[in-house]
Amino acid sequence: MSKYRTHTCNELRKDDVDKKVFLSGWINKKRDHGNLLFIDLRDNYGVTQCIIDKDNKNFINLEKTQLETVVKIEGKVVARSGDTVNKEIGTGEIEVTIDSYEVLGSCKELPMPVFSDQEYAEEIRLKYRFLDLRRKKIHENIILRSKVISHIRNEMTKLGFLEFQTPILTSSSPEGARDFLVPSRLNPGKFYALPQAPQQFKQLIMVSGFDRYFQIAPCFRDEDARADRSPGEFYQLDLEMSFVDQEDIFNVVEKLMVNTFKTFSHKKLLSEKFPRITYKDAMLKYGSDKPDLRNPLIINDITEIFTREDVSFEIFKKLVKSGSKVRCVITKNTKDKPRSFFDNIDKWAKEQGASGLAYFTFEKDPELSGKGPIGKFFSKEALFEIMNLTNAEVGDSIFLACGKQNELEKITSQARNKIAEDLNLIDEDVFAFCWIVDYPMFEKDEVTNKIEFSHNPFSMPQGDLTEKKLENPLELLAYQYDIVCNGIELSSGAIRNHKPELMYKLFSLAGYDKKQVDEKFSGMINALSYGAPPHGGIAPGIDRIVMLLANEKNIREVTMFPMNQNAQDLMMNAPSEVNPEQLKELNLSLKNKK
RNA sequence: GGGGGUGUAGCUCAGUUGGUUAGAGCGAUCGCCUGUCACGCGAUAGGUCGAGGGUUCGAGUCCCUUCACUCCCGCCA
Repeated sequence: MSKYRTHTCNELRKDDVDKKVFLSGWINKKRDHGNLLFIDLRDNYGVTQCIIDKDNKNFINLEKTQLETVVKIEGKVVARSGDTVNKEIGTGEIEVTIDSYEVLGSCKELPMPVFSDQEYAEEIRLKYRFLDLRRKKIHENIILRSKVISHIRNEMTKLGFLEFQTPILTSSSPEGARDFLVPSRLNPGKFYALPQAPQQFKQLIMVSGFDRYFQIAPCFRDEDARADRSPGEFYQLDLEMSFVDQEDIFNVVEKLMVNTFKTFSHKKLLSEKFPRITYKDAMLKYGSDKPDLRNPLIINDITEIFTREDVSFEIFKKLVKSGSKVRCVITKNTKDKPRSFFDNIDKWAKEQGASGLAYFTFEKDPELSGKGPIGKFFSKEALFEIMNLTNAEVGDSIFLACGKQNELEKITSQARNKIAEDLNLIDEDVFAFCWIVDYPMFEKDEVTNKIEFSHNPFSMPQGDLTEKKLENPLELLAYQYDIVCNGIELSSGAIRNHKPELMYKLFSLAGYDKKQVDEKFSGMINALSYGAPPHGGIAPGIDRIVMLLANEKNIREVTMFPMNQNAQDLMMNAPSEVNPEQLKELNLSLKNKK
């Protein structure tokens, strides 16, 4: 028996009445009636009401003890009378009458209350994270995270995957995000980089013949934060398999995701077989490669309408002539929505930096007509053709935007979300997964006009790669895929290119010569030359999975010790200055601060 | 790097058109209270209104600058 407790604070029930017990925990809440004192004692497992009255010599001192003091209580379990039972807590049918107590850890005046469902400023929560983490919601989130990770480990092991660790100090790679660098003492002037992902290592594990690998892998990227993106570091379920094609990966991961989400959430899955959407389709229909499929709205291209004689909306017609496109979102049965609904969306679009969203409603009274600011510019026949192209019906409304393709994708994608939100079209009780497939291998940088890898340079291109096909690199698709859930990118993966000759060719298209490839990817390219199996993998983001399961909008709610938006740890004071000796050892000197 | 929001007591917030000595709840301290579970009642302490500058007879409130936090854009193979 523990010297501190016979039971946890969520253990005692009616059957335990009359037992002498020790409980240890934090004073969650006191209710002081002057001659009678209730204490809610809290630990990781729950809360037990303890009670003491003025006849006990300890009463006076206990009455004055601060909340969040850690105490050991010795007492007896008694049943509560019917009207004093608390159904909210597991131990609500009993209470513990206190005989004596001992302070195990005293507590200063609290900078933030632990017992409260109030929202606190992020700054104080992060500075006193150890207090914040005592609070119910986030405490449970962190426990959920632990359970999800254990579950995934078990499942992966059952599926025959082996868990390996890969180096944290590694080399900087030229593609991808900004690296975190670590100076090398033994190699003056040289730097390690923290891995953005164990990408090359996991491929080397396959080349080493281990067949199936996984790891709950820390990844480090020095990029700016978002609500769903921690600055600095995050975790991936990194996995890789040999002798597989795309289908084999999809099978394994789809099962794992369905299993995990069913185990840890009561929300429905929109589809257990994840729909597959090509990158091209996604960009057209949703304006994004991470569409929220809970949102029923779909984007249509109706550029051709603006080449018709019987359409007189000259602004758009002129733009279309000079190469712009027109895309639209249809909202069902919105003819009776107030003018303010439409104008708000137009105003919102202007705030997003677009030139606004034109709109009108399809009406029939008795002739088909467009009602709204620009409705009059379309003939009956043109309206009919739009309805044809977009599956719109009388009573529906249409929001239109005109511009260059990438501007259009951006604004229509945002508009799709905004309108669905305004019309309350999103079912919050659903997880909608999909695969995004057939990513292009390369894309053109708009500023430099250079051809660059659009995703991962190690991905296998699709199809027979004759010299002719390589002449049009922008047409090349890759065996590259993402999992998206509720509009959040959960993972990306690929079948890898395991053929060094092909690798050199692809890198040369992106402007790297053989020598550069040999230098930058020496480990990889060398290994692929000594008998590499076909292989592929994926890396679902652990933090985002837990965020979805915990129903949180912010990744810090499922991260134990997160940094703030400026990548500072307010509790540990990181990053911090170092002393001159340390710098000297590392052969570093600092420029004078401005 | 850019745009939006926020910043008032230890914590969460209110503060009207610029007008007397800046308020409330929780927490703290003190007192009363034997069945509460957000216990109740009374009192006390607690303020560089983020900082600096300006306009004004007068600024928490208006203007400028700046800082912090946050959301978004850029960025994130």
